[in-house]
Amino acid sequence: MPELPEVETFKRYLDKTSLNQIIKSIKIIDNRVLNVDEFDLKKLVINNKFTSSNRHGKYLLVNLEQGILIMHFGMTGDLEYYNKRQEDPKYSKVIFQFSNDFKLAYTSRRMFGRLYIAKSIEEFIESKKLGPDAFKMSLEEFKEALNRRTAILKNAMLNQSFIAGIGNIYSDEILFRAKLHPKSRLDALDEKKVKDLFTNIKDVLQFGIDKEGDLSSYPQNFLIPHRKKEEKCPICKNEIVSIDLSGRRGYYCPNCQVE
DNA sequence: AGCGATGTTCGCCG
DNA sequence: TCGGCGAACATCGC
Repeated sequence: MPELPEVETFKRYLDKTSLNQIIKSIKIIDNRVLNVDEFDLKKLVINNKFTSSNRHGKYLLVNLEQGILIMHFGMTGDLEYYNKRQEDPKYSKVIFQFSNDFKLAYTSRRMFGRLYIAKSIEEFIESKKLGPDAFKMSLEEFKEALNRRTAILKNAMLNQSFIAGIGNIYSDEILFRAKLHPKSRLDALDEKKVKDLFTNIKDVLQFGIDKEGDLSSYPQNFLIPHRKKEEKCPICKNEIVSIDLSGRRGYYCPNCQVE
């Protein structure tokens, strides 16, 4: 499920369930999700603890005494904490077993998730060239990220080097609420629109976090329940249309969101 | 049965 | 260098 609100939900879940317990063992079910040497991963994790975590964009960075374990979830990743007597969840790829008889499973159905390790947050962010976190950034950081960029809005929002954390679904919602056309150019935004876009980014992500990333029960006045063919705009009742940009499909209201 | 999907990366081209 | 585009990755649910 993971865009920023979902990953924030995973972070809180991990913090609540899995911190400060000795990790007895780690079971690697499919090493295709590892972007790290298996031996290095085991060395970092076994007989150590998760001490705290951070989130940057769609990445969850878990601190251990000797380094950081980074989880990325691709399109279908999840975390599940459960008693060892229970069956391992479907699509489990890596399982951490704690000394208290509980386990934490990192799952990935489509195999797009990856695990990394790094020495510091800064090093990792630099290696991935990530922009500021979309939820934590200040207006000044946002303006800085905008600086001299010319890309069209939808592509920019999906570009993690611009700002980190927004994906296809939330970018549609943000542009809908800001009444901006997905193909409008960044450099065409005046001061007021920049500020308005910033506010909408924060509001949409905050709402998503409050919803714990559950997209299934959004109010009808959001675009999210209408991201499909033959839906009507909740504001003007015009037909919602789709647009393909760089391999992603976005949805918008051609009446409310003008170029 | 085929199509599309909440992501990232890379190569090509302007 | 930047930015748009499309393919590739892999799998399953509708």
